[in-house]
Amino acid sequence: MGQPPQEVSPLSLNRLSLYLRCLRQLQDQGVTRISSQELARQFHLSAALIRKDLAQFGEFGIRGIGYQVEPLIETINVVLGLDREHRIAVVGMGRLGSALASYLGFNEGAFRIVAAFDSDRRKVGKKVGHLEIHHIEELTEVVRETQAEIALLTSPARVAQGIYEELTAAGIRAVLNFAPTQLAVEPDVPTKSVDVRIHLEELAFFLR
Amino acid sequence: MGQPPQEVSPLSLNRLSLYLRCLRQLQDQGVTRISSQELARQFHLSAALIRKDLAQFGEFGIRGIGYQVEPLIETINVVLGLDREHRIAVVGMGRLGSALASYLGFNEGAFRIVAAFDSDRRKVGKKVGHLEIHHIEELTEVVRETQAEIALLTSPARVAQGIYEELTAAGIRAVLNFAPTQLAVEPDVPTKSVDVRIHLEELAFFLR
DNA sequence: CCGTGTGAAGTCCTTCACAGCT
DNA sequence: AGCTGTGAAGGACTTCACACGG
Repeated sequence: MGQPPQEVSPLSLNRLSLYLRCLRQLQDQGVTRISSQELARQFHLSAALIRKDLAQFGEFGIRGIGYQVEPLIETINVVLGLDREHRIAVVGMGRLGSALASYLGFNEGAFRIVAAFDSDRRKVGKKVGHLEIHHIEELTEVVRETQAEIALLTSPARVAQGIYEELTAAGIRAVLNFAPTQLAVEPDVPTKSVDVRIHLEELAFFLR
Repeated sequence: MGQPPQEVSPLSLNRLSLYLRCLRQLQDQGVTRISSQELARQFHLSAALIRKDLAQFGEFGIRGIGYQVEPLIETINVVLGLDREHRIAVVGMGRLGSALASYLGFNEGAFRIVAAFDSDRRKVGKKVGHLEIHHIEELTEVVRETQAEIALLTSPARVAQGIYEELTAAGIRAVLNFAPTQLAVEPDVPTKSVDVRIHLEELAFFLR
C-alpha cells in the first residue's frame, strides 16, 4: 500500500473524495466488491479515470474481478489522511456556521469541531451541542489551546481577510472559506473557498 | 458586444463570476479602470487568462489603457445572463436552507427567492422574511405557480434524488445541490453540487 | 475470459510572447 | 510607451486500447 505521489492533481483529489462517498454508500448496501465499470455506471463517472486515480497509489484491484469495497475505502481513507481525527474551529456562528456545526456534529468521523467563535456578545457563552461559543477576541488563545487544525470561516466578507490572518498566525493549517471575498492566501495554508453566489451565476449562464 | 461562443469552458465560466466579484469590489472603491495585470496582482489571478477569458466574447479592453470597470461589469453580467431576474426555490428549510435564503434575501440582485419548502409540518405556514414555507407535497404545484427556474436543494441525502426528479418534472431548469449524494442528473438541467465534507477531505489530504 | 493497470493518443487548458492599436 | 488580443508553444488531464495477471 505505497503512497508514492506527494503531488496529486486537485481534480484527482476531488474525485477520490467522491469515490469514497460512493463506496460508503455501496458498503451500506452490503456490496463487497465492484468493478470500475460498474462503479462508473452507477454513479455516472469514468471507468478509466477511476482506475488511473486509484493506480497512482498502488495496485488495489484484482484483475478479472474488480475492487474489494471495504479495503478500498480504508485505502482511500489513508491516502486522504482520514485515518486520524481533524480538529475544526468554526468562525461565525450565524445560520451558516450553525448549519455547518450541526452537520459535522452529527457525523462522527474524521472531523471534530473543537471551537466556535462569534463577534456578537449575546451569543458568547451559549452552547451549540456541547460546545461553548467564544468571543472572537479570544480566537488566537482558544485556537492554540484546542489545537484546531482546520477553520471554517463564515464571517462577513469585509472582516474575512483579517480573521484569516489571525487564524493562520494562531497555527491553523487549512481553511475552508465561505465569505464571498477573494482571500490573499498564505502559500503554506491550503485554502478553499465556497461561494454560493458564484455557483448561482454559473448556473444562470446556462439559462440565457 | 458580440457573444459568439455558445460553449464556454466550466473553468472559464467560474472565473468570469470571480472577475465580477473583484470588479464590483473595485467599483465600490471608486476605481473606474484597471489593466489585466493590476487586476491579476490585486486578486492573485493570471493576467493572460483574464484577457483570454474576456476576449472570447468581444473586445472590451482599450489597448494601452486597460478595461473600464463599469462597462466591463455590465458586459460580464450580460454574458452570464445576470441582466434579468432569476427565480429561486429553496427546498429544505433547515439551518442551511435558512442561511441560504437570508444570504440571498439581503442581496437584491439577479436572484430572487420565490418559494420555500420543508417536510416538517411544524414549519409549514411560517414566514421566512416575506416568504411562506410550503409543505413539500405542494412542490410541483408551487414551483409551477411561481415559475421558479433554479432550485437550491438542501434536503437529507436519502430523499434528494426523488426531490430532484420532482423539481425537474415541475419545470425547474437548474439545480444547486447541497445534499451529500451523487445525483443522477437530467442532461438538460445544469446541476452543480456543493459538498462540505468533500472539501474538508481535500483539505485533510494536505495535512497528512 | 474478464477487468486492472498503463503507455500512447487525443483533447483541453494555460502560459508565452509579440503584433497591433491607442 | 503601454496594454490588449491572439497565434503558437507548452503542460495537464482524459480517453483509448491493449498487455498482463487472476
